[in-house]
Amino acid sequence: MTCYIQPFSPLLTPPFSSRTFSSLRTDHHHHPALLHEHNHSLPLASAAAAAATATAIPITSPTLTSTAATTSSAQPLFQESWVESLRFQARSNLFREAILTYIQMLTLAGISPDNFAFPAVLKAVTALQDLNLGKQIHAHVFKFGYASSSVTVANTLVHMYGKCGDIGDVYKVFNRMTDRDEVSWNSIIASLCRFQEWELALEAFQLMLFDNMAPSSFTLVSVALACSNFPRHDGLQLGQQVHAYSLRTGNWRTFTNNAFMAMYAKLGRVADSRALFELFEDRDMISWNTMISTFTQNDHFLEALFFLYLMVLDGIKPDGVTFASVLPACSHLEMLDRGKEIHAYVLKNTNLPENSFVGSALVDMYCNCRQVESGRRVFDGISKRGIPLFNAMITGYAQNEYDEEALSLFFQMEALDGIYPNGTTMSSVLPACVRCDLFSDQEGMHGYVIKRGLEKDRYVQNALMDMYSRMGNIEISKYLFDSMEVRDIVSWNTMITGYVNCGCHENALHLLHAMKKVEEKNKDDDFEDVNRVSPKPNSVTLMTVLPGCAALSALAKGKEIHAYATRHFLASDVAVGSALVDMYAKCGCLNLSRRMFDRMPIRNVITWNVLIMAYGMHGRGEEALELFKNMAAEGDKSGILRPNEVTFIAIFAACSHSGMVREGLHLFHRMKEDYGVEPAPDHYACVVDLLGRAGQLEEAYELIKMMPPEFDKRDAWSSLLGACRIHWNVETGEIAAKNLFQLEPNVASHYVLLSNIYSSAGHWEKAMEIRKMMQKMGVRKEPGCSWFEFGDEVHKFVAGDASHPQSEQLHGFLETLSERMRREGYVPDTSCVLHNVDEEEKETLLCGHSEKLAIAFGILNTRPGTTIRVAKNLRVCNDCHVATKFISKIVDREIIVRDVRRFHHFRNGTCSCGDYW
DNA sequence: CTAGGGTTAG
Repeated sequence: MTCYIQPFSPLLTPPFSSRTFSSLRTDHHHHPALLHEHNHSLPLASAAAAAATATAIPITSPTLTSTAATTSSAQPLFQESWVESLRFQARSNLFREAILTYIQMLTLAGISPDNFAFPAVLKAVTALQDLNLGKQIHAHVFKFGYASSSVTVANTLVHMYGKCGDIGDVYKVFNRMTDRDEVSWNSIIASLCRFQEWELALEAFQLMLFDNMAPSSFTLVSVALACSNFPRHDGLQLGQQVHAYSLRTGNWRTFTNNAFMAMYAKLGRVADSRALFELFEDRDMISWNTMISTFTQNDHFLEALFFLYLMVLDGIKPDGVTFASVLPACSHLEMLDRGKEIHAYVLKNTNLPENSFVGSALVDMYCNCRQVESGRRVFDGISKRGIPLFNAMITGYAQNEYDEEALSLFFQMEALDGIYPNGTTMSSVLPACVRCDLFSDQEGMHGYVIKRGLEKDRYVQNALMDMYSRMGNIEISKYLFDSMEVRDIVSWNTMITGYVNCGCHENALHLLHAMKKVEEKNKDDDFEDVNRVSPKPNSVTLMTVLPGCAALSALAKGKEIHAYATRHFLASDVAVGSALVDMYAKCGCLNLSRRMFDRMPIRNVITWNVLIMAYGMHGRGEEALELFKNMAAEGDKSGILRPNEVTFIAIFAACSHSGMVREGLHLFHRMKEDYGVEPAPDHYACVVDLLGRAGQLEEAYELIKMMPPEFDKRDAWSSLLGACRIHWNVETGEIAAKNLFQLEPNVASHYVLLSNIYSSAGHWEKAMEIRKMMQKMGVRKEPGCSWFEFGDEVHKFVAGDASHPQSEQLHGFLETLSERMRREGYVPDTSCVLHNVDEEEKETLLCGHSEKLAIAFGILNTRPGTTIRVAKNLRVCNDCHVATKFISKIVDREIIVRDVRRFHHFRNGTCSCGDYW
């Protein structure tokens, strides 16, 4: 450690003021204890070292007592000049020098500090954030008996603890004060704000008023900050009162206005913040920056950019904060060019390229504009990396699905830079680690979260829930969800989405119900707990739960959600609207679906795709094509709407269900040229299906052979196999199956299909072989499962499962029905039931397929004439199709069965699909 | 004593 401060350099020489000359005294005799205990002969080098490392003041160090005094007599011994020097240095931001002077004053000159010296040295300590030093000076204050005599000293102590210490220290000093002035209150309020004790800060403000102490422009700054962090309503009310007070009393300065602007910004009152900005003419750079960040914080991105322009025009030079505030606007608007312009300006005109605030904003901007590599270059250019910068980069990687990079940077930050991930880091990296195939230690990440004590972070908890549900461990997600102390809207939505994605639609609906219950309960509470986030279903909730209704054909539930959406002004949301269009269509109500579509104020590609898909599922291919043409026409008008990959999937599916081979093929050949959509493997699979269903198996097979070699052919082969089952084509079916067995040996449906093809062609032996092969591979068929909505519940029926309470009754009913059907000419089609079957399959044979059970339940439990809607997880088999036609006639009911692909609307012995499906 | 970094669900 070098002694870089010369003890008697001009800098340290006390500037002699008139006050100094007027009262020369040494003060030695006033503090004999001090002189007795401590010698004055601190070696200067170690004093400087102590000051430079800012750890301990030698006055309390035992080593001092043993050293002999040698130089003390040569020093100036005037207290005022020492203190004057100290104050000068503190004012000039020469903090280390100030501390050194303080030490020398005590040790070399033997002068005790006074009420002027303490504030000065405490200012230095505060600036250097050295709590240890601060505590020692606090001890001096006690020792020298100034604690009660000076309010100022106590105030600076409060301030020092506010910046360096903890809240307990702050309170200790504040509570012991016998006299409090305005600054005391300001200090305590500001400190409480620092500790984010917003409520306590406002309480202190009330006490201050109660104490008849008038707040100043400084007080109002802290109060505004506290208000802005209070739950919207209360904070705004109080903030407005305080602001009114400020205006009424003229108690404001530029920084007060800036603080009020910031307050309004945080409370979402952009117009108020802007009005303040425009009302007062003495704006400084902070006013401009606050204005700009008001805009970016509240999603007014274009205004943010515009005000940057105005700022520059006004001759104010933007600084790092300006850039960090305005870059998120470029990021959100994905205005890469504007962002680059700002980057260029920063590089050329400022010394900020290494500023990590600006760096984080740049990384975020580049990554949001999909320029991940550019983001990385900015990242690499910054030498002093903090967590925010790492977080920006990791988030950028994760959001662009650069999962490996996200993970590797995550591991690097601790290993190389010694920076520990925080909650933000974890919530960004968790989605990456569940997606990344090369990473398998997801549980390890959970362990790491616990090791770092981040398991209470709500964002982390939400991300973990999502991770487990994506891994298929929905039970763990639920456990985490249940163990959360505070659940926010994302927690609820994540859990609901998890259920929907795992196919547990019933649970999703139950959770929505529970969510609404909690909301109602919270509403009734007189006491509103600010920490409890009331889980009000939002647009995301609805759009995730609606597919659940659709999957279950839970029309009543869906309508209820629609009503909720309307009541809460969420139905006009494009995403929710589109989900409703989809739900109605999948519940069999094509006209409601269409009405919803027509009423939507804004539609996007998804909305259109959903409706085209809906018409397709309902076997109305012509209208689907018509819609497609309308869509293209509207797109030409607006220039925004364009058919995308999904649109073509919908179109091909529609053509396929309606047997419109020619139209489908035509569009397939034109899609790239006329609509700019490149055919993908999915499109091939759809067209194979289109051809195959129409019986053009040879053409379908040829099309697969024509697929680009790098394309994934799995879906195309399964389309072909499915078509072969419809048309009993053993030969092509074998080819398709052979390919599939190689590509996906663990998918049960391939084996089942081929075996069905064999049995329907009378090749029982071969069918058996496939069954054995399946057993050997340990592949199990997904059980057939149907749903029927009844009252408030959705009843589930599983093939071969007798757990339904009415199971016996249903089977009895089906048996009687079956006899009547036979009399009417029904012949069971057993091609899809395997002969020589194992136990499981025998049961299936006995109990019938799940859709039959659901239909029987519907007939028995609903009033005559009611339409029966059944949803099924697999395709409806031939036998059920034939049987349902008979049933619809015998019981005189409309029966709508929706399987994975499409609708069957049975009426009076016929089906809407005309037996083509 | 005043402005600023960012994350999870879709």
